[in-house]
Amino acid sequence: MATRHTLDSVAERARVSRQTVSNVLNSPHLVRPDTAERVRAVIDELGYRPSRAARQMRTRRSMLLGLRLEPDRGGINGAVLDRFLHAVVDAAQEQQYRVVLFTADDDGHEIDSYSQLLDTGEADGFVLTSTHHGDPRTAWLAERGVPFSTFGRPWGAADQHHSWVDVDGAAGTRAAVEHLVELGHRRIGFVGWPRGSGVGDDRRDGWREAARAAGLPVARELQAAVHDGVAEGRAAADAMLALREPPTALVCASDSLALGAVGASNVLSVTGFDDTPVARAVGLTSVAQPLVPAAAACLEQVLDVVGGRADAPHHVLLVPSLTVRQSTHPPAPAGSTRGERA
Amino acid sequence: MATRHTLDSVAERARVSRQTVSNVLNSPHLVRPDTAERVRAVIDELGYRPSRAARQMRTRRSMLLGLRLEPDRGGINGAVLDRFLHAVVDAAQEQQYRVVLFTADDDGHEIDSYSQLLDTGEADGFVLTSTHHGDPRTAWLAERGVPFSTFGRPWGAADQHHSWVDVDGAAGTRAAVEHLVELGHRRIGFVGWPRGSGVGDDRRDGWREAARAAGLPVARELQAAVHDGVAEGRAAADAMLALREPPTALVCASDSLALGAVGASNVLSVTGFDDTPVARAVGLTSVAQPLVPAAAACLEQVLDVVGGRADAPHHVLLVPSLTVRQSTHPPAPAGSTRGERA
DNA sequence: TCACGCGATTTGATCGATCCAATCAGATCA
DNA sequence: TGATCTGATTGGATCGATCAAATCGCGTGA
Repeated sequence: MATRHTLDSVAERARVSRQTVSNVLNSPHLVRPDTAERVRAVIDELGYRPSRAARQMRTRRSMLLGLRLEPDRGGINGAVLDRFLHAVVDAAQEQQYRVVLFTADDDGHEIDSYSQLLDTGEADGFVLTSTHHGDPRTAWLAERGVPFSTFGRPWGAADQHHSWVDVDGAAGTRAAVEHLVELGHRRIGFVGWPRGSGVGDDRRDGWREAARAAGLPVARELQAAVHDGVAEGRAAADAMLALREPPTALVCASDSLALGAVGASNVLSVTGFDDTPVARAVGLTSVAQPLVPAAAACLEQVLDVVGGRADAPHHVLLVPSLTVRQSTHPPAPAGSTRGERA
Repeated sequence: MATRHTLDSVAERARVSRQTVSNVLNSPHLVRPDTAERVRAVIDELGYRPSRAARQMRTRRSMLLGLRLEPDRGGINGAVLDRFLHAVVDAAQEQQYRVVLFTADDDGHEIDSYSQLLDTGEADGFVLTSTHHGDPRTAWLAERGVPFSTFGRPWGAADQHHSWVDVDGAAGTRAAVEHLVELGHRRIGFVGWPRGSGVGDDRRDGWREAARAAGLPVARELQAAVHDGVAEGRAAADAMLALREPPTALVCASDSLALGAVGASNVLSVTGFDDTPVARAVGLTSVAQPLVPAAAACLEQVLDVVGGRADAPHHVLLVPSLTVRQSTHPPAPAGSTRGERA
């Protein structure tokens, strides 16, 4: 291992002072062009890179953002956060920032982690995921003036006094309904989660609005409220198919539910949500969240606060898109029976 | 925001010197018990936590490990690395270490990232995943004496001069075959990837060994070599079912392939690999990798080198376990036709 | 009595960057 | 010619910890 280069060793070789080298890197406008050129040459030659720790000592910037890794909930939807994480890391990298991870069992422990990361100067800000009703984390952070942004709206009616980015779930299910209507479906059911979850209710609302707008029925019997899972989706679909007037298509609140629903019948058209790898794999039409833009927006919000550029909280609501695959098709002609697809 | 506490502010309040406070935290045996007690009380009272940056300046330890986030390959197997990552972060946390992420398009860029992280002192070591034939990363790191460990064997015959942890894939497929034999299957096919991938060949070998040991055929027609994917799995299964003497069970190299295979026929028994959330969701018998122990072992290996406790490279090969679900069952009695399962 | 040893504690130097104030060189102008 | 200004560069202090060496207090043995 060669000797580690420092600001001084570069300075000596370029026959300038420490500070000039620093200026070349941080405030080039203060340095005469030819001097800067000479210094830059030495920097390249030696492969010098400033020590982050030393820099952090004076600037009080760790150039790190904290992000909690969610516990594995066993669902097939976990991949969403995985891709979001990837996008955040990518976006951060372009701003010379990095992401440090931590795990926590619950909101309380997550707050403990914030506290530690802040006290020790390990992170400059945070990106939160999975916001929910009565989320104590945002209040804690806001109270202390910590830079952060959430991927997910503050669902409680409480304070919106922080920046957030979210995807318009209602717009997603609306798009799914409109797609099905265009294919000729006139009776479209919804398989979602029990009321009370912000995300779930939002997606149900989109289905209802679009169905109403198209003059389609939104009767209670066309709505299922079950916990997330493939088996639950299958059961809900089976129940609806047993109705006197069964739906010809189902809009589902998740790919898990949708995966179950497609197993119930081959003639049924089904849409999922999140466009997980499984949806891609089994040919499921699904609502895709724009995770890359979402991550970029979150990052911008946090870094604006870190950099003191923020005036007031920003809110970004992104519109998802529908990825159409084989699981949606025109309804079978009346009177036909279930059968194998070609 | 209250004033940030430092070693000095704690020292003043406890009426001792800076260094004594430091010793209480790092070398308690040097401090008289009653003094330590008094200092500790002040530390708790003020909620003091040492600055990592300042500590890093002298100790030259960032207390961070670098890990590359794999690009989303679109497969349903990505969840494996996700869970591994979670386990690594968890294990690191217990040793006061954290994980910083970075992304890279290929091995070359990954090496660039190593270089940067090391030069700037952002990471003390690395955990690598997805090792493959002719992997240039391990050589680069080993050459420089960088602490690292890989999750995955060095598949090239090349140097084993570094620590690694891996899961015995052959043992996994052997277990799958044995399970199927026990259920009464006498003709078991294998759906795997094209030769050349270390992981894939390993899994195929396990199937062959176990089949041979049980006196079962391992004819070429019972082996499929296709790229990973649900559609590919389906096609391979369909082809085998069309044989004059079709297999009654299929061992697959991945859950993606297995998911396709179960779609081909209801009477066929199928096993997957990796026990992904999808396998859980659709009731697929699958080989489960012990990711938590694997992560713990990787971490121990890296930190042993970082801490100078390592004598020589260590190698750990863990045995996977089979999670049995509904996709495996006794073979249908001869002469019966395909039908719906109950 | 005094030098000595030893555990406990303190003091000064240092890691490598940036901040801030001082200095220097050269152009401008009275 | 000499005072003044401005842009470029430099040297000292500092961030908050640890390392290394010095110092202090106190019991022991010659």
